[in-house]
Amino acid sequence: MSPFDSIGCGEAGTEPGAETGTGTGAASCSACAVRSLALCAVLDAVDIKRLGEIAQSDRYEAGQTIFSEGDPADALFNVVAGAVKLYKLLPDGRRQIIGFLASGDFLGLALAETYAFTAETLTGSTLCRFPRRRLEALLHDVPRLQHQLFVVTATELAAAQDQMLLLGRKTAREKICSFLLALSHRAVQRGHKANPVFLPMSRADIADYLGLTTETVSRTVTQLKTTGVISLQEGNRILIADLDELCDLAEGT
Amino acid sequence: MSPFDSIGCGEAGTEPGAETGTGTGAASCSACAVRSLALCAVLDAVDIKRLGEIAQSDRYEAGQTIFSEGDPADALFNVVAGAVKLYKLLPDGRRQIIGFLASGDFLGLALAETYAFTAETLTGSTLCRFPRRRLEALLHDVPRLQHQLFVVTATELAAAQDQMLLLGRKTAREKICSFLLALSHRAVQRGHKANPVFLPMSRADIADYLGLTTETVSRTVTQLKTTGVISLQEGNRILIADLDELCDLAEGT
DNA sequence: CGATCCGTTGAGGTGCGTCAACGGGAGTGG
DNA sequence: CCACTCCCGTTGACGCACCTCAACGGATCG
Repeated sequence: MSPFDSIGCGEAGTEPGAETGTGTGAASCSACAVRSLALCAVLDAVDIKRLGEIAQSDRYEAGQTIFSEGDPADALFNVVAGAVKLYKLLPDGRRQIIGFLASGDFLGLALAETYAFTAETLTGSTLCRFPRRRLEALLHDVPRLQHQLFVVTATELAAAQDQMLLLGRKTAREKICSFLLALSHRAVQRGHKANPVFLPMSRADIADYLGLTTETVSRTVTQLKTTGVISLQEGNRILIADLDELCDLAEGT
Repeated sequence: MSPFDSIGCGEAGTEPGAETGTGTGAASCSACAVRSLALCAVLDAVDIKRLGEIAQSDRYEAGQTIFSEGDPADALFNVVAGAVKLYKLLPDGRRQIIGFLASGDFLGLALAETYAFTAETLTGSTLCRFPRRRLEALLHDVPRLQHQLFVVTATELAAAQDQMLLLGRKTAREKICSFLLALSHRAVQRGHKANPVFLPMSRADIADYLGLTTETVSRTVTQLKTTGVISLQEGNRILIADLDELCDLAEGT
């Protein structure tokens, strides 16, 4: 079995030359702002150079589709700057957001020949694009990279399992509280402050992530604000006023 | 970074000698019944032998706990025979089943030092047990095994994302129909017949897997039976009478 | 300054949960 | 062999958490 089977791509067609992004340019991975966060953190100078040769940096506007569910999975991406949402749709338009991504996050992993979800920017974003075939070749040569990809995937799997518990068994209030805590936790992981949590996504996006409606999200947030657990700030920020209480509310204690 | 970091295990204590299973014995992987299904399918004769040296086959009764959420993640397992459920609990006892496993399935993957969920047998089962440290050493030596583990993990991630869509956005009827279709699909993958689908789990387990209650599961199944889409058979089997209709109902068409 | 989008709030409806009862099968013990 | 218990699945009655539908205000934009 070749490493090509690892992230899909049964057939190897020509590389698409045209880009979907509004801006395009060769990437200099060595100087990358998110190098320490991303998959590439495990690479040494030589391999970083090889990565730079296959990577391409693209600029996307807010609300732009990076790829759609069912598209041929030709490339993988790293978020350099901005924010991205991933979602799946039902035939009648119901939507489930399966993840929000920020700087350093990886996306586009597909074992099949097509993407299993749609990726769309929340804000203006810069993404690093790796043609799949070339990245797979690099993976084959660099075990550490292969291993890091495994770690990232396993981490996402664990997060997905937490989200299953949330979606299947938590109440609206518990969902909102868990969501805020998770956002705060991720902010810390990225080296930001834990407390005023920034929400780059709309109420509709939050609703589709938590299996609720926008109205329920709005009402629940209002209720948390009224009871003094949180308070709303300028620029889509939420201040966690009572962390202990928020933690309790997140698990129904 | 050592491969030891890959599937967790910061500290390497002594191997626990005692087994939790009711029966115990050295494994002969070469003659393993599920070898073609399992992770081990990619190994050659030499590596299979090495695997056999670290593997141990254990017998479990129905309803026995293999490991619990929070336990030190000392080992990984392969289901040789039987069926297993994986679940997470909230403090007040609400439960979310995150997966059902059958012969050939792999379990126990943990990036942290402890398991993130509980594993419990549904029926009497035989499991192959791999001490984590030893398996990690083998992974380090055998890239194909490492790669196969990645493939398995990525496949599970995709399934988890499908389940998020189900839990967050589907109605009770859609959930039940999707569940039956998924069971049928998996049966085919394992070389069994697609149609009379065998359900080794209780209504309560199905409910906790789909984010419903036992009553709703029961009512919905009754309704599908009444409308002639399915029919119940001996021994926890369900016959899919109208596959097209079931597919339509699974996505709300 | 109209149009559009987003967030909020209210009023009312409903899908599913809760509570309760019942029947059948399996295990147990006399 | 029968009684007894326990567990599981089913069904009914009812309630509620959340959805649906609707209206409104503020922000952004052409």
